[in-house]
Amino acid sequence: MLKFSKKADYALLALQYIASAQGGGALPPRVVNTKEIAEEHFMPVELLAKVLQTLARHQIIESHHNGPKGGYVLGREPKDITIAQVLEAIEGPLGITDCYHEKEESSCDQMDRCNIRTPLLKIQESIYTLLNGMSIEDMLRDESPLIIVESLKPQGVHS
Amino acid sequence: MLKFSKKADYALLALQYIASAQGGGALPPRVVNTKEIAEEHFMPVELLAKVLQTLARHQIIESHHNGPKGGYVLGREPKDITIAQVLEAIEGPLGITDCYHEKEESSCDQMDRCNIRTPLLKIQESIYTLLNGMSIEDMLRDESPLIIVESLKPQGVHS
DNA sequence: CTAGTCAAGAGTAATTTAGTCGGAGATAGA
DNA sequence: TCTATCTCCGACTAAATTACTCTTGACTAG
Ligand code: SF4
Ligand code: SF4
Repeated sequence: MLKFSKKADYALLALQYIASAQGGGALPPRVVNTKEIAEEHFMPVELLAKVLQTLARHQIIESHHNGPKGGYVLGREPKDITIAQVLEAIEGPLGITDCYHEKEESSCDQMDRCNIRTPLLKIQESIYTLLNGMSIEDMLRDESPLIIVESLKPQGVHS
Repeated sequence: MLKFSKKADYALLALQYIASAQGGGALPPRVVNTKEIAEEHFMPVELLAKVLQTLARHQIIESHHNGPKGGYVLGREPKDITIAQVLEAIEGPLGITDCYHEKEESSCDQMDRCNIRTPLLKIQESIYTLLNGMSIEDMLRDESPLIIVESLKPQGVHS
């Protein structure tokens, strides 16, 4: 189906939390640790730990002083962390179909003669754009961002 | 992850096939059976059978003369069958998160205090619109439809 | 030195998806 | 009438993915 995994959900939740924890632009960002986030959101600590580690590996967050008082901090500005990036960090390259990009490594046998592929790739691309259009910063606002999806048929008036 | 299931893929493939089999507007539409489609696309007959049955139950296709020479025909015009409809028929109501619509029956414990929910619902809605914007007819064209996704931030200049 | 923390990988359990089987009903054509 | 071919349905098994756990190690503030 078309659903986020729990890990993805956890990741976004955690990022939102970390981001909000380190306020607007206050220079000394607060360092927040795994346990804190996990307890706040009732998620299994061990699992969240893995998720955060993955995010750290992708430089989306950074770990600070690796001992007591240690924890994580955003790796870049909230507005520069898009949902698409988070998802890809957690679940690898996201593809609606088995035949992701133009490259070979996809599994489907037919590919070339598949009449359905091109349209689906379009959709995939659109979804990606969509996901890349919302950032952590957007999620911080009470009023969530306005996303307009416009779908034009080929014969569309749009020239 | 964010991927179509095989069944969904099969469904779309089959629909594309059925649609193309019954030509443009020729009134006596050709009846095509499960086996034919399955062999054409190297998919397990039994499984495709189930998929088609499901589609039939949702009136997306219709079964004709239930014996030899029997098979399926589109239930309505290709342009009136959207990808979203097909997906929902196959996999039930599609939701990016565990907390689909405003209703209760979602599983997540937090919900109300979740800071991440509203934005995600927006995204979900956008994806739905997107998926609802492409029809089987669109997939029939060699040149697939043009889909434009425009993502505007709240403070966007666009007024 | 030690308690608290991140890092990494292997291992297990739960859930979902994919695919199979067997039996029932319908009907076109011989 | 009989039979081969097809849809229909539900239960079943198998495979794959996802969710979660455990263990071990390394680092460091106090
Ligand atoms: S069937 Fe067509 S679309 Fe589905 S995976 Fe194979 S190639 Fe891509
Ligand atoms: S966490 Fe927030 S977003 Fe994710 S499911 Fe629960 S409520 Fe919906």
